[in-house]
Amino acid sequence: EAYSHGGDADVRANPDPSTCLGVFGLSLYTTERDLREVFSRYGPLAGVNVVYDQRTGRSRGFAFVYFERLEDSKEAMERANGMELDGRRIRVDYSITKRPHTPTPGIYMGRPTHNGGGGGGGGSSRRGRDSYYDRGYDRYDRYDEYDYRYSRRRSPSPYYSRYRSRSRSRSYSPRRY
DNA sequence: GTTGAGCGTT
Repeated sequence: EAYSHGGDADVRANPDPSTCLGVFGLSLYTTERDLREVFSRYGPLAGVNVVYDQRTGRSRGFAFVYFERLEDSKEAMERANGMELDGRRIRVDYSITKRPHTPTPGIYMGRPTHNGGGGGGGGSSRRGRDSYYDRGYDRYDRYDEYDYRYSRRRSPSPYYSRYRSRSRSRSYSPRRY
């Protein structure tokens, strides 16, 4: 009964244990590699994802760390929370969200702007928050529920041509001395 | 090295 009604505030204060940890309060200069080094102490990782600002390309100061095993993520959560990293005291918690938001679904999700007339241009009927489509496709975050590690490509994606596997060249920046 | 708090659409 303690937190069963699923209110947002409760979920935030008390996220369920998960293999996905949110790491907050990072230095802008902490990289995914750094986080890997730290968090892989507690067990094998499935992924690390620093969130970058889309405009500036810089870190937004938080990240998500995916563990393979729940027991490891639990330990990491407890041991790494409050740890100092790159001069910052970081906060580690089970992530509320599991995955980045689903990109544009490809179909229009907004409310029909049907105003019966021709002038549909202005459209400034959006008061207050002007977040993405009024966050209209948050409903697609149900994808978050499923663990991508278990996903298999069941049908060949048109975006992956088997003839693409030639340019394997990674762009590792060579060290300059 | 532009803080703070911040749960993600490269």
